[in-house]
Parts: sequence; C-alpha cells; structure tokens
Amino acid sequence: MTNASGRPPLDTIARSLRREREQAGLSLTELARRAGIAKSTLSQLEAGTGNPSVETLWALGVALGVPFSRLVEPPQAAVRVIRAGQGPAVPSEQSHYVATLLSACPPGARRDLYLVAADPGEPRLSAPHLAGVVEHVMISSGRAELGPVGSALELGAGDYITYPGDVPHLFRALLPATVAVLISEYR
Amino acid sequence: MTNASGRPPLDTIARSLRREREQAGLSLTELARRAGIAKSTLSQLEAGTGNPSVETLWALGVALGVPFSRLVEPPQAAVRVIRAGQGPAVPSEQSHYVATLLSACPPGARRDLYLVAADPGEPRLSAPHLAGVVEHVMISSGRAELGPVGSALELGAGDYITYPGDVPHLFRALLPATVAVLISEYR
DNA sequence: AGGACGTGTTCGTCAAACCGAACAGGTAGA
DNA sequence: TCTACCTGTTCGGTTTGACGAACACGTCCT
Repeated sequence: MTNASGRPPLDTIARSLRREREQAGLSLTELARRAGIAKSTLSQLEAGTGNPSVETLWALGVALGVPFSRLVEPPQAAVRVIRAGQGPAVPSEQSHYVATLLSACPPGARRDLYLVAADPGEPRLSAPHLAGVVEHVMISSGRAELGPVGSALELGAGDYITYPGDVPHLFRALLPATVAVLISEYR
Repeated sequence: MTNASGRPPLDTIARSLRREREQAGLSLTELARRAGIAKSTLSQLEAGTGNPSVETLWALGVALGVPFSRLVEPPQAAVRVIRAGQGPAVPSEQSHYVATLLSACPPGARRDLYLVAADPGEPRLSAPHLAGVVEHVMISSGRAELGPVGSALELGAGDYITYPGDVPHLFRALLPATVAVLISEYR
C-alpha cells in the first residue's frame, strides 16, 4: 500500500502551518510577507478554512524552509524496538532469503525499511516496482552481489549501494548469513 | 538544507500527472472520473495550465495510488556505491564515534542515511534536531545503548529502534567496533 | 456511409481562493 | 492617556480554479 489516506488534509495543513510558523518564531504577518501572500490568506489557512492552491502552499513551505510534504502530512513519532528475529518476516518463496519488515510505510510516509538475511543460493530476482522507487542497501555482514540486472556489483560488509528500484534487480548472497539493511524509498 | 527548491512545481506536476497516469494505464477521462474531478480540469493540469488546489491534487494522488509528494517533486535515481570506509566522514568531536554519510538529503528528499561506527566511551549526545525528525537505527554488529534520553535502550546486533529525533538522544557503544545504520528522516 | 463509443480538447458559468484595507486587542514608550 | 506599532482577525472586491457541456478528432461495428 502506498499512501492515499482517505480525506484531504485540510486541517492537517492548518495545524502544520501554525506549528511550523511558531517553531520558526515568525509572526503570521511576517511569514505572509516572506511568502508573498496576503496575511488574511494565511490567517484563514491556519484557521482551517480553505483549500490552498499548490502555489500558495509551496510559497509557505519555501518561506518556512520546510519540505512540502511536512505541511500536508501529519507528524508522528514514538520509540519502537524490534529485537533481532522478532519482526514480521516477509513471505518469500526462497527459504534462503528472509526479509523482516522494520518500519512499514506509515500513512503518509514514503519508504519501507527491511532487514534482509540471506544464504548463498539462487539469486533473488525482484520485478520492477512502482516507477520512482529507489532502493538503498547497506551490507551489515557477509558478502553479496546485488544491484540492477546488468550492473550488479559485489559488495562486502560496510559497503553501501543505491539504485533505481523500477528496473529488474537481484540480490545474491555470496557468504552464509549475509545480513543487509534495505530501504525501499518511494519518492 | 531542507528542500525549498525555488520555483513552484507547476510543470513538474503536469509531467508527473501524465507520467503516473500513463504508467497506471488510465485514460484521462477515467482518471478524472475516479478522482471525482472534471476531466477538463485534469486536461488543463496536464497541459501545465493552472495551479491546482490541494484538494484536487490530493484526490488525484489517491486515485493514482501514489504518495502526494511524487506528484509535486521530480523523480531521480542512479546506481551509486560507497565502499566500506570510503564515504565522507562526518566531523565528530569524539574520536570513538564516526558517522559516514551514505546518502545526503538530495534536493526534494527527506532523509539522510549514515553508517555509524563507534567504540565504548563517553555517550554521544545529540541536541534535538528540527521538529518532526524521526530517527531509525539498525545495529549491524556490536552492542549499544541508544534512544531518547530517559528512555534509551540497550540493543544488540540485528536489533532495530526508531524514536523522535526532535528530543535529546544519545548513542553509546557498549562493545568495540559497534556498527549501525542510521536514518534521519525529515517528514 | 452512419452511428455508437472512445480519446483529449476548448468554452462559458459559478464558486471560491486570494488580495488589500479596515478592524479589534495588546504592549511599549513619551 | 495618547500615540505608535505590533499581533491576528474579518470584510468587500477581484482574480481564477473547477465544473459541465459542447467540441474535434479516431476507432470499431453494423
């Protein structure tokens, strides 16, 4: 599942704006001036009244020095721990490849976080994901050949690689008990 | 630096919409119907004419099953490798703590990726980052005590933790050559 | 041909986002 | 107190995004 939370984030935007503005120590008047919009507009937005245009919201994001998405999607944070081997294992047809989901794309986020454990054997081939997906892999221990089919590389412990996830790619462990962190980033 | 690319992404949105729509194999008419907007509106948006409201763009994101940000920010990807010990080391006052930047927040992204190597000694204390930052840590090898001050936990190889980055937090290695992957996520 | 359905386009109308000014409250200083 | 300046609010007027119908193509089937 990607994002697609049901309702449009009208009041989320309202709260985000106020939060970010106060965090930045700006007055409503000053922020409106910097963003080049009428302060009445900003006032109404923070009141939850209204449905800003992209241009307006963008200008506010720039003026606040905050990524666009922070304004339209709610914050969320908590301490959460998954002990080694305790997370939900992702079903895999190959027994010598186990991916544990550490942090699933929460509503509004854009990456999944996996812990991958694999043994030598048939390479695991992944069909292209959604367009725009980028994968990052950090080898924790062992050795593996991975990357897009055709430009896969051999990596060892401590090595890092990033590659497009929307083309076929593979992961083949070269040593037993090879462990890696995999980030699948949506963008 | 966060995001804040200069100009509003009017034509970026245009291209994103067309790309995602064709990728999904939907006709303009059909997508408009599913999103519950007039097809004329969608037509003009894909033509680069117009400045959609958040509600409109949100509806399109939902109908396309695509995170909001994918519509407003351009794609980008490439294969890139950083061999162990080869990345730019982040300056640290403490010699027993080395963070290597694997993937810096590119224009429009919202996370930094670090490889952390540390030895036992004074805990590394981090002042709160920007509001809304979430950190994820995966211990590759060794053992460490980490988390928000007051609720730090002891983790071993393979363990994973996530916690808010906008409160004071610490990282203290308990074994020599403790290695971890750190993701600092902006949201 | 001539419909019957697709596609995506352009047009006039209406609602609403945006603007600027006028407004009420709060604090600082003469 | 009276003025000056700040805060954020509410109010008409203008601009413009969104709608739906009418439009110009293509394709297929009768």
